[in-house]
Amino acid sequence: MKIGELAKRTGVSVRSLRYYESQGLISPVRLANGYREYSPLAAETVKTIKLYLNLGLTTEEIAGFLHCVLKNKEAFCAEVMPLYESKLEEIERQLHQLTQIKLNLEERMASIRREREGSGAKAQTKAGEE
Amino acid sequence: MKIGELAKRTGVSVRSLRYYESQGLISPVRLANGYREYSPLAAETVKTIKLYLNLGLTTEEIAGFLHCVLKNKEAFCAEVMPLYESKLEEIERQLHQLTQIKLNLEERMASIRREREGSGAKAQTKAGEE
DNA sequence: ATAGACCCTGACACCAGTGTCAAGGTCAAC
DNA sequence: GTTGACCTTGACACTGGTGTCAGGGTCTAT
Repeated sequence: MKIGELAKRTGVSVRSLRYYESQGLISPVRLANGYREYSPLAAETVKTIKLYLNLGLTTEEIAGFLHCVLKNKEAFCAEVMPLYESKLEEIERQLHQLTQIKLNLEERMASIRREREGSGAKAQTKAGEE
Repeated sequence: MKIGELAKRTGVSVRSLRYYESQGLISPVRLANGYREYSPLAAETVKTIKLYLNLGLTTEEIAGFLHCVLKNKEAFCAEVMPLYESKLEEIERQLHQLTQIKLNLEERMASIRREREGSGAKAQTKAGEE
């Protein structure tokens, strides 16, 4: 199957398929005319790539274990678990940071509302002071 | 005061101060030799900018109301509240997305652990399936 | 007058995946 | 033999604040 066909089947753009290839994630054979020819299994591969991208992994990280998980159960691939762990930590750091921002935002919004109701009585809360 | 001095006082890099200027946030006067000359009040302004950046606002958004909040109480500036509201929504969207990713990650990690303990008995959970 | 600290502008790099355009080759059908 | 759909590579844009370098000007103190 050619690249347009694969794009249609997987819902991934032609541009992205070529990008995945440049990152070493897929390796279609080339026809005599230079066209990429994908095996029918490629659709599964692409869906797997999408899955890992959705987990927040980068193409580079995926490249490190994709070969293994395509042939084995994921649990068999030793590279995966440490990657998941560090990714989880990263996500948690981001969650913490976002939550902090959210709290500060809400505090400032509440402060403004108080000030408006109180007819400008209280002093301005000048900072969230991280 | 010149830019290096302001950088020292505020903890913001010279590079960033120039960037803020290019975004219309600060407007130092220029000396005959082309050097930027900042008023003593500039340090306060820069700290205010930092504050809003830490709330997740962009320089462009800050530019829209900075002038007002430097002269008035924040509650007086009508532009601020809607901005906070939409920013809060954005943050909440991101929180939701990150939380979803986190759950998927944890589920996959748990699945791998089960598989390893169970000596490869159960089938591979092939996807988080968004 | 020269060293050294400070200032200037302009530009590239980063993250990382995707959109999009240009300029051109291939192929099937009419 | 020409149209039109599909393929190729290469390149720039985007997000957005910051680091960093190049190449050069200014000022102060010795």
